Amino acid sequence: MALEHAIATALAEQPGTGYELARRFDKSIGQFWSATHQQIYRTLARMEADGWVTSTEIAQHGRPDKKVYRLTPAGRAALAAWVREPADLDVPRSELAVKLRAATSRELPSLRAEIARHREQRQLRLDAYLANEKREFANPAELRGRRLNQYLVLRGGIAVEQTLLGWLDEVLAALPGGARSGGRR
Amino acid sequence: MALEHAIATALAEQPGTGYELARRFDKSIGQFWSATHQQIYRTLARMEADGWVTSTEIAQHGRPDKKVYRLTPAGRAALAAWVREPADLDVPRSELAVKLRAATSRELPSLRAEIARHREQRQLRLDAYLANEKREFANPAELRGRRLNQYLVLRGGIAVEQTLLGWLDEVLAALPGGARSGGRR
DNA sequence: TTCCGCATGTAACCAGTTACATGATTAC
DNA sequence: GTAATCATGTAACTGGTTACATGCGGAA
Repeated sequence: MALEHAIATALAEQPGTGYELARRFDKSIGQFWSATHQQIYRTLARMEADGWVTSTEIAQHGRPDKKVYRLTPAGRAALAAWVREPADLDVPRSELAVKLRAATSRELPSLRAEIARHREQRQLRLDAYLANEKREFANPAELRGRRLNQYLVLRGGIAVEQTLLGWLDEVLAALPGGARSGGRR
Repeated sequence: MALEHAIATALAEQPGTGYELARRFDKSIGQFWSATHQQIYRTLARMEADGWVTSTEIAQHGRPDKKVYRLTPAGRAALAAWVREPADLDVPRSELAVKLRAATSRELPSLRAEIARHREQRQLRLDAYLANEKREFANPAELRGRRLNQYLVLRGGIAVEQTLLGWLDEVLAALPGGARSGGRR
């Protein structure tokens, strides 16, 4: 119950096409909410029917026409009203944690490899966030308004990734089969 | 695509009824995967049709009959095969982060209150995890096998909750309107 | 010539949520 | 009497995923 709000948030920051929103979701917004392009097109159509957004069709040479979506005052008001509502604590979902809990000694070797792979991917993600922080928010003490909020969300993403990296290291160190803990079974 | 695996994991640790599984999901397993009782009953029926579990009906006096589900060897094998498959990095979803990003100065007061509420709830959750750690895993260095895995998952939950608490504090400190930063608009 | 990026969508399916229904026992 | 706990389920709906479809321009 929040994809339309996530899209409205993105459009409040800047108008854009469905395609372009999908890419924004892959990057910055995807840090805390994700959506595929199909979902986004479907939701944009509903939002337009509800009067939250309007679209302007723009013809292009060589490329398909595109529709630029803009948040309407009604959409902005609906977004503000939603922000004022309480939010549930989000349910954490970790497939890797389920696998860890389900693993017996026979699955441990492949699980170790998978954990190492997750570690790499999280490191990449963290590096991207840190680069972003450096590039976009050089002077955090002076941030205000929307920019400050964006920065704080990014800080959350960084903190969580760092924690998860640390946890993955702890798991690799504690599970048998690492380094020099020999002895099969 | 993993609820049946989460249920199988729970049943591998110990057989149980649908009702009882729902409560386990609310507690320990809910730390990284959640499900309502309707979802669980529905999925158990499918798992039984697929031969992953068997059920024994137990008549009770005064209370409705209950069905105790047990993982079959086939279910156990399917679970092990699934553990060996790679897992996607899970998509983080944070409604609160979307709200923070969407908030303008007009919504800040209610958002601050909401963040404080989340802080409290996370603190409660962390306290519960820490109590659990103390009670169930007094001697972590000696853990092996399934118990070690359970412990490591719990450690992950603790680390994430601590990080999020720290983040919420950072947000409250950075947003205007806190303590002594007066001056409206 | 093959792949990637731009740009939009339909259709079918699967998973998750919410509401409703039943009914006895036990504790307050 | 009122609410909570035990125990199972149906039905309708909403949201998310996967597969398929189209087609041009530019780069390798």
